[in-house]
Amino acid sequence: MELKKMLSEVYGGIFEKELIDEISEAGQLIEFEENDVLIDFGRYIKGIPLLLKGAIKIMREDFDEGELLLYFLEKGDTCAMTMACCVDDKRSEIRAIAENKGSAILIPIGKMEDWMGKYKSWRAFVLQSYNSRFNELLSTIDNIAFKHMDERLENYLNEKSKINKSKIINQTHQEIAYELNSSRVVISRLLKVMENEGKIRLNRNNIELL
DNA sequence: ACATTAATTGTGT
DNA sequence: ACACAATTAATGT
Repeated sequence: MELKKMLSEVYGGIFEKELIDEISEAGQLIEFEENDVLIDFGRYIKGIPLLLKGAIKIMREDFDEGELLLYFLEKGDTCAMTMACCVDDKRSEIRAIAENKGSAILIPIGKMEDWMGKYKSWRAFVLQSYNSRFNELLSTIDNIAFKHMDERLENYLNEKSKINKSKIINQTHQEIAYELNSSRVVISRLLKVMENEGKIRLNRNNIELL
């Protein structure tokens, strides 16, 4: 079966075979396109997604209608927020948007608890996942609290390029400003400075890292 | 091909 | 932050 093969490729090293079997049995494959909204604020969670392909960005809504990018998820990751939510049957505190097209497998909530007791590797995966999300969060908090916009912007560009495996970023200044919860003018100015420093090249609708 | 508009980016206060 | 200028892309005629 195609699904099991994909699962093995990404998670084969970490889950035992029986668990992979169970996942491919119970899980539901979902495909998504760039900019699809996978999870939105206030929605109940249907299941836990295991990312197979592509990347997802996790956003947080601010008090006054701003948005802020928290972190990216890549293949092999899962959303810790989701897990916390469905244990408690609470609504989502975050919004997940597909960064590029890809696929994930959706695990029903009930299974997740079953496997916690049944499979050591699953338990470890969940804990480890929590841990790495937590660390990611810490570092973005550092960024916001202690670093200035120019550094945040640079981090953002680097992450973007890593995740899309491309030196070229197709986004307007406006969109970038939105994700960093800043204003377009500020981003434009900082980008201009970076261009003068020879770090990037500015074109219309795309930025090239050098 | 040309004019008009909208969207994106640049700059000064 | 705001206002406006300059540049480029999109659309209609």
